[in-house]
Parts: sequence; structure tokens; C-alpha cells
Amino acid sequence: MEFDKTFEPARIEERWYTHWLTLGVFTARVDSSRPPFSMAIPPPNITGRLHMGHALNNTLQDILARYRRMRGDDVLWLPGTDHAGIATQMVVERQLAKEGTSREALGREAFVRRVWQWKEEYGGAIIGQLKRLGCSCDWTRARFTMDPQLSRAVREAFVRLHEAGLIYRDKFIVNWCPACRTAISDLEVIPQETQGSLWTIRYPFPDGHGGMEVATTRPETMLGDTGVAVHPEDERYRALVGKTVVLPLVGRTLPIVADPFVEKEFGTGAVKITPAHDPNDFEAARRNGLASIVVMDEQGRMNDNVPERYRGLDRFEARGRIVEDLRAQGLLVSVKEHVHSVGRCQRCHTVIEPYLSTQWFVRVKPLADEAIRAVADGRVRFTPPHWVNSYNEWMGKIHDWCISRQLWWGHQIPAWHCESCSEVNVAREAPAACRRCGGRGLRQDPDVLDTWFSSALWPFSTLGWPDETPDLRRYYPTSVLVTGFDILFFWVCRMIMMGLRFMQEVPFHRVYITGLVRDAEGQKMSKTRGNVIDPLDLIERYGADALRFTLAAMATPGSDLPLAEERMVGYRAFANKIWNAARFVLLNLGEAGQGASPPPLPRRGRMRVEDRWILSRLSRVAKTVEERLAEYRFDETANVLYQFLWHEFCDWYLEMAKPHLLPGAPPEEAARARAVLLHVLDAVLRLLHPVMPFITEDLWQRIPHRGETIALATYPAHDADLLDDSAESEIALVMEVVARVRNIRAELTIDPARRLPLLVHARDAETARAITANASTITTLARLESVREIPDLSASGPAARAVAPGVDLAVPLEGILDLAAERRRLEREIDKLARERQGHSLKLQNADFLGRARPEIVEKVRRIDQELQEKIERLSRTVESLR
RNA sequence: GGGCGGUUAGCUCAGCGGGAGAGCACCUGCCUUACAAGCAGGGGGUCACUGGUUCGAAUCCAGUAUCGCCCA
Repeated sequence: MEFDKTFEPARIEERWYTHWLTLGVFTARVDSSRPPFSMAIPPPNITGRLHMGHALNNTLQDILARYRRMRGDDVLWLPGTDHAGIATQMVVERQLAKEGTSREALGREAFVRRVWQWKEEYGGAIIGQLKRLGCSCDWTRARFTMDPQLSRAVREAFVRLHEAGLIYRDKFIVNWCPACRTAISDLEVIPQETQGSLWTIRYPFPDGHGGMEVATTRPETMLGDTGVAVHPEDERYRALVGKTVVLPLVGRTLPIVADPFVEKEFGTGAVKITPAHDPNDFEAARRNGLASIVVMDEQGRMNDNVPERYRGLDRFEARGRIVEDLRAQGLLVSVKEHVHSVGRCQRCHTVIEPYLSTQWFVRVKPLADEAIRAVADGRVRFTPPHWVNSYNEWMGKIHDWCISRQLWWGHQIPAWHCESCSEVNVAREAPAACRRCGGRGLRQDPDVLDTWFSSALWPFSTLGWPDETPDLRRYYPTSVLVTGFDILFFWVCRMIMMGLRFMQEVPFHRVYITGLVRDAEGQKMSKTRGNVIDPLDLIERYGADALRFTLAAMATPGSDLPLAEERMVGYRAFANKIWNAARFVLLNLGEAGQGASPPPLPRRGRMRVEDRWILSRLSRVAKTVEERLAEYRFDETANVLYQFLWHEFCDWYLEMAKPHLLPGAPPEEAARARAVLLHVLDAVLRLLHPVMPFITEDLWQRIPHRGETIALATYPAHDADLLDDSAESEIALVMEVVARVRNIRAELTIDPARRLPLLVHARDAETARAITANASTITTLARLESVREIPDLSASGPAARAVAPGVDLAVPLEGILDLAAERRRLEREIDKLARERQGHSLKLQNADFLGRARPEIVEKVRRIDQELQEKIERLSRTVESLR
């Protein structure tokens, strides 16, 4: 089998993904006797392309899915896409514009057909991209929010809420986007600090003299004024309440009313009331019985309710002309610069127009109360938990949700207006006749529902609701939801509300909120900044495994992920390290490579101490991984595996095993080493598989294995029988001795190839035994010529000295050792140790510490202190002997 | 105005009551037949500041500064 020196991800990824699909590895078994583990993917928009946010949360989901699958759970990770009303409609409209036509020209039906066509052609792109990431979704169950079954769920939910009085239709002031020509919800409005002006305008009294000065940031809306308001306790205006003024440019008489919503300190303390174009004014008008006059059309142009002169003007053109006219008439008192918050459309950034229109709303309060309880009592838990605060805050002061959109693409509202009696018939399917008057002339409400309305049902609509399907019974509630905080209110809150309402159960037990992937400088990625990193580009350059590992390693709960490319380079190197570790093992397998399954582990008594050590470490790592994943600590999971594979398995164990694999080594030693190497490699591949699925599959297929895919192999479990404290401390000693010798070599710049003699003096029998037993290992790793135990090192002549726990070391360097330099080296070492010791010694001199600290802590400090003291003393004696 | 989060090595971040850590970067020496995307060794930190609690604080509490996010 070919085995390149470097890992080439591009050559294997597609092959293994296809392999998994062919085997049906990702398909959930609804009739399985295994415990279910389910997740609903946050459905990406069909217009979307995979971005870093998707890459992050889908990597984390896939880690969970693959991990649970290997643990034996029946995993359902249900994928799908969202029809994304406004976004998709805009994309297709742009396409039409390029062809010189428009949706109006096409008509609704043809337009919707056209969108479907677009969806079939381009809508699947992101699915393919998720596959490139390696996502183990159950594609046989993929859903789309506009599928017939999901549309049925939407109608069912709408009708039920309507029947319960939780959906109503009303004339209300909403956020209107004149460019998208639809209402949008409060959440879709982005407030933005904007430099504007504050115009003060005089509204004359009816007798033509004097007048009231009102301040406004939006003079164009004055054409719709129906009153002027002042604060009831404002002395300046008290006498005027109940009187009237005349609206300039229009001539309408406006009553002066008193309402506490007016801020006395703002502007002149008197405000114009435009009920149809300002939410506060709308409320104030209701309280004070003022009329509402809509003065704009749906594109933000002045309509026929305004004087001829302004009709048809865009609202901002109208503003200019109105200000000019006021100035000409001497009614413009002042213009001041003024910074205020202007709402813009989340989609197209157009300035939002508060607009009085008839819309559908969900009465959210009752739903929210139950949802708050569900989080309070722990039925839904957040990771990290601090998000509960935001959740509670928003849910606590939630207001009704405007769910109608004046779009063509989406779920058309299941309500039919009677042409004869104007009754609104809400029904699951088109009724034949009006239920009130029996009239046959019924017209379906032209509006569609907010896309988030269907998304809110996602965790159960995808499983077959409203039907009681086996999938729904088995996989609802789902286990975890992994998503970004940016859609906490849009989506997470609403799913909890709808899940509780329709399923009487929360949609998921756990919400894992990811951070935001930023650029290396910590800046938010944005097209305008030009700092967007494309995950597909990263996959091509570094491989999906490296990308996934990077994202996992950086996913510390509660913090954003500044993605530096060096980090990716580092983890690609890690992939390469795994590759080469496996390559080494495979090239040295001999007969062990022939078997269909790995050779059994040698009996404990036949193993060398390093074997017992690496197996003990492996077992601890398996345990740590299990614990960390249970806490959603993807970062620590990744780090622990990185550390183990690179810095224990590769740096030490492989090096310790090498001598036993050389041509001259005894065959039974080679067999033992191979068996352990294979065992650890196999286990570490399985441990890593959820994070790095492709490379682990590829290598696992190359080593002796049972089964068709690593994705269904058993996840390594903690094995208490393999824990071996004595092996761990013995190898720790070996490592320390080797490190001391290497340090001498490096600091004295001794030729790395030169074989050195090492003299040791162990201070106790156990240490002496350990050194002797591991002499050959130490010899190899420290590139020694010999290891010799002698009773008195002081008699060893000119030698570089060092100490390790329980043992003094000397490397005789007759002739080449600079005594003064060696003395300085050791003194530096002593200083370092003394500094390290200081804190401990002070504690031990403190009676309070000895009296109050936990005994085991005192014991530990005492031990460390003694150990350091001993080292210092031994090194000091050595320094003396060099004088 | 309210809420949340951050401030630890040059950079990016873990650690969140008992020996200051990782990756990258940096310095030194090495092509030692798994890997130069590598190996070995090393330097580098009044853990933002001020108080408090404690035998003991990077870690807990209060306040300050500063940066960021969310909501009005």
C-alpha cells in the first residue's frame, strides 16, 4: 500500500464520505433498542453558503453525533434547510431584474414557481458543503421548511394558535421596510446611531399669531400629524392644553393634549403626534383619542393624504421640500445637529418606517411564561449558563410578534377573506364557503408567515408532527441544540415556546451557545471589512480534519474564536503527525500487520514498564475525554488528545519502542512492542475520530481492524485495570533523567551525535532499581554510551552535574568541561529552584497555615519543599566541589 | 439607562481558592531512516488597578479603569 510521507487530505476525504453514505452509517434506526440521541440542525438558508459560523456549530454537532454513535447510541442528526422568505425572494428578484423583468410582471404564481426552480437548482449548495466538512447527518431524513409535510405543520400550528386566541389580526403600527415592501418583526430592525438633525417648527395658533414650537427628527411625518402633546406637569404649556394649533403646510387643526410620555427636557417639551408613523405616537394617540392618518405608501412615498405638492415624493425628498417650505414661511425656528438611533432593515439596511397597517400577530406572553418556567426548572439548560440571563430578560418583556410578511415566497397565511361579508375564515385547508354567510367568494390572505414561524416548529415538524409518527415519539425532545447567540431570540426562544405549546415538552434538553468566529485580529468578519475567511477554502488548503480540530480546540464556552491562520497550520501539522505516527507503526508491523484484527495485548507480566505506562496514560485520556465531552468542553477534549498523541505517544513511547523493532531485536520483544503500538494507535484513532473523521478512518482502514468503518467502531472507554501508578512514576523518573542529560548536552553545546557516559548515584533502593531496569531506554533516549551506578559521584572527576528526584547525575567531560561555566550553569539552576521553593518555605513557617490548611495540603507543600530543598542542597555541594 | 462578557507570556487563549500553563512567535543546536508540516534544549509573566474575605487569591467579594456584545 502506498504511504506518502505527508498527509494529503484532498486525496481521501471524498472517498470516505462516500463510504459512510454507502454503508448508511448516518441513518438513524427508529426500531433500534439503543438509547436515542437526537439533534435538529439549525437549518441553513437555501440561499446561504457555508460560512465560519456554520463550520463551527456543525463541527461541534458532528463531534457529538459521531461520539454518541460510537458509544452505541442510536443517533439522529436531522439536517435540512430553511426557505428564508425575504432573502430568497430578494435573490430571485435580482435574477429577474437582470433578465429585465420583475416579480410583478410574472405574477405571484409564476414567481413562486420560479423560486422553486431556483431552489432546485442552487438551493442545495450548502448541503454539499456540510458534507465536505464531514457532517454525519441523516440525509435520508433531510427536510425543507416548505416541504408539504412541514407546510401542513405550519398551517396546523397557525390554526391551533388562532383557535386558542393566541393569533389575532389587527391594525397596528409595525416596522415596515419600504425596500422589501413588507412588515418585519422588532428583532429584524437594527438600531444604528446616526447623525441627523433636530428641527424645531412653529405650529401657529388659529388666530394666526404666535404658536407652539415642536421639535422633530422627522419633519416629513408632520403631514400626518393629528395632535400636539406636552407633559401634564409642564408649567410652560399647562394653559394651552385643550386648545389647538394649525398644522403648517396642511392647515389641519390639531388639538393640544397632555400625556406623561412627553419628555419635558427634550427639544421644546412639545411634540407633534403622528400616530400612523411612530410607535410612541401611536400609543399616545390611542390614549388621547386622536385619529391616525397614513401619509406614505408601501414604498415610502408620500401618498394622496398629503397636499398635492408632496404627493409621490420619496420620504427623504419630501423631508427636504418640507423643510424648505417651512423656512420660506418663517415657521422653521431652528435646526440643530442631533445624534439619534435610526432603525434599519436587517436584510437590506434601508431605514425602517414605522407604519400603520393590518397585520397578524402572535400573543406571545402566555407562551413565554411557560418557556421561562421550563428554563428556570432546568428542563432546558444553557451552556454556558450565563445566557439564561439574556433569555429571561427578553422573554420577560416580550411583546406580540408580528408574523405576517407582505412577500410571495413563504407559507401563505391559512386565512380566507369572504368577499361578501368580509369574515376572515382561518382553516387548515381552503374552505368551500364562508362559515358566516356561506358566500363562495373567498380569497386567501395574500400575506405569508415570518420564516421564523416555521423554524420555531422545526424540532417536531421535521419528525412528522402533527402526525404521531414513530420518529416523533422516539426522537422528540431532541438531546441538544447547538447554535449561535445571534439567533437566541429569533429562534431558540420561539422553539421553546412552540415546543411546549404543541408537544407539551421542551424541544431540547440542552442549548449549547457557540461564540463568534472572528478574524485573527479579533474583528468580526464582514464583507465590507473584506476579512471573511471561507471554510471551504480552508478545507482545500488544510483539510477538513484540521479545520474541525482548530474550531474544536478554540471552542471555549462563552468566548469568541479569533481564527488565526497559524493556528490552522499548527493543526494541519498535527494531522501530519498522526499520519506519520501511523506510518511508523505500519512500516514496522511485520507479521502483526497481516492479521484481520489487532494482536491481543500481551499479559501484564510480559509487558515492559513503558507499555504499562502508555496504556495507563491512554486509559486516563479516555476518561478525561469522556468527562470533558459530557461538559461540552470541546476545547479541552481536543487539547488532551493533542497532548497525548504528540507529546506522550510520539515523543516518548514511539522512541522507547524503536530499539525493540530494529532488525537485531529479539522477535518476542518486537511482537510485544507491535502489539502495544497497534493497540494504542487504534485506540487513539478511535478517540480522535469524532473530531477528525477523515484521517482517522483512512488510517484505521490501513491497520488490522474488524468492521467496515471506524465510525461504527467502539469508542475507547476508561479501563481501570490498565491504570498503573507505579509505571507512571517510574517513567516520569526516566523522562526526568533523560531531560537532565539532554539539557546538559544542549547548554554545553555538545555534539548531538556524541555518545556520552552517564554516572548515577541513586539515593534509595527503588530509584536504583528503576534506573538499572531502564538503563537501555535511558541510553537510547539520551544518546548515551553507558549508564553506570557508582557510590560516590564526587570522585568522578570533571563532570557536568544534575539532579533528578532521588538520583544524582554526572556526565564526565574530561578535557572539554569549562569548570567556571559549569559552575555558573548550576548556580542559575539553584537560583531557579530557590525561587520556586520560596513560596512553600514561607507557608511552612506560618503557624496559621499549619494549623488551618487542610492536612493533605500541608503534606503536599511539605513534600514539594523537601524535594526542592534536597535538589538545591545536592547542587550546592556539587558547585562547592567545582571550586 | 439596564444586563452580560473580557482584561494572564510578544500574539491568541486555557486555568477560576493551595507548585503560573498551552499553541504560535522568539533564541540555540540538530536533515538522529515516522514526520524539517520535524527533533532536542531554552528565554520570557508585580495574572488591568485598588481595597476586602481567607492560613493562603490569577482564582471569591466590592469598587475603579478599559474593551466588546445584547436590550431599551
